[in-house]
Amino acid sequence: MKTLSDKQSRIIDFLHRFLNERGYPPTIRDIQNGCQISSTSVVEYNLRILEREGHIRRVREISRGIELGARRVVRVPIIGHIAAGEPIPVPTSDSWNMEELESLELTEELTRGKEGVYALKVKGTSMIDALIGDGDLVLMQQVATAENGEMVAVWLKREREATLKRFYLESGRVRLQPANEEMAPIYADPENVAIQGKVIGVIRKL
Amino acid sequence: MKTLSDKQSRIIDFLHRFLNERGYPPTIRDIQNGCQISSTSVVEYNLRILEREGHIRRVREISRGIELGARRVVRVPIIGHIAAGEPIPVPTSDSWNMEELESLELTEELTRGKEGVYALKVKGTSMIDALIGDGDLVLMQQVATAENGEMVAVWLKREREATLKRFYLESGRVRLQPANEEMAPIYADPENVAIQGKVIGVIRKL
DNA sequence: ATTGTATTAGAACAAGTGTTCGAGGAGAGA
DNA sequence: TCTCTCCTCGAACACTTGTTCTAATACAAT
Repeated sequence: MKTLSDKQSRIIDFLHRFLNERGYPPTIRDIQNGCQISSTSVVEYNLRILEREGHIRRVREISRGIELGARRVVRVPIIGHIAAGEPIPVPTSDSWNMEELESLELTEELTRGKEGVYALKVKGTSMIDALIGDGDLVLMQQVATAENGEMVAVWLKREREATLKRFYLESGRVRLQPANEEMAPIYADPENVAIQGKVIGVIRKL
Repeated sequence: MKTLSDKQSRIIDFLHRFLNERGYPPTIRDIQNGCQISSTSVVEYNLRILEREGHIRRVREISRGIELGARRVVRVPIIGHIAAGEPIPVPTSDSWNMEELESLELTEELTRGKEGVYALKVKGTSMIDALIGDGDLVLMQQVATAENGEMVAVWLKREREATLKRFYLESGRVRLQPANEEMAPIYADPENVAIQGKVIGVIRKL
């Protein structure tokens, strides 16, 4: 990738600022004014280069048809809370009905493009062994089964307990390993373990 | 806020999808086709209502001049890592020079519009008492001083130790309280405490 | 029936906007 | 000097797009 000319990095910079401030991309003439460029064709010329070099993507013939990078924003519903003695909420078809529901806006940097992502708010300190505290938000992905080593939300039927642990299926039993490695694992009967979702992230706002 | 008509929620929905998929807002005619609406003036009519009700913001006379909600995306630089025995990196003027630096794209939902936000990657398990594990990302805000009760990154000069704790200035001494309330606080001489930044969030990707 | 409000239809205008083109300048290398 | 490439200039064209206007329909309240 060649090094950007002064004018080109000014354009990229302006693109970021404009998009951030206004919510929609600039026109060629916006760029012209914003970057003190003398002619629209000079802008066009440089945009062509920036596109060739992969810095931006353009949709031709369309006003403001400029994108830069993947700035996808995803709306994730907070479908409930997770606490020691309560069952873990599982997404149902109507819990995706955002409009009313509390929700979280995240970049795909965090959801990593996964489908069926939702969030749970942690109540209480019962998940401390997973390095998760009161008020933290747990990012979950809807899954049917889990791979060994993945962090999952499990419901222990017999104990009527909800917890977040790393999941390992060993010969005939399930090992649930706390994230805090200094703590001892729990062993459980596979029948007793209901996997409610995969944990793909934790967010703590202070 | 009145309840949205069917057509209106279809429009809001379409707006979200279009913006998410293409990176720029739709034209009125895009909306017309996308929502099976018969005339541009019907779209105009409903957009006017949506604007009045505060669901969207429009910039008149400008193509694709539609914004919905604050979907501001912020680029946060990861300026270094934080580990037990190492000094905590502090942002310098040139560490904001994103282009080369590793960085994180977040919504303002997480930075909450704060200025001077940066991130540090945690190495090792020394911050476990703050419920922060290896590989976690700590969102920091550049500050000169801290209020009582805020979570701060401190450098204990004498002990040559970096840690994240809640900060309390008590008569003549500083109390540093681990986030995990079961653990005992540390008391330190104010002279020995260098506040490197305020912790505004934690992000864990799994 | 009458009035009024909310909504829709279709068309047309004017400004916004991407694109193109020919001509020209600046600098590097032969 | 000649030539080549990279870059600039200004204007013009044609399509895109926001806006507006008039007429028409639906439906409830008076």
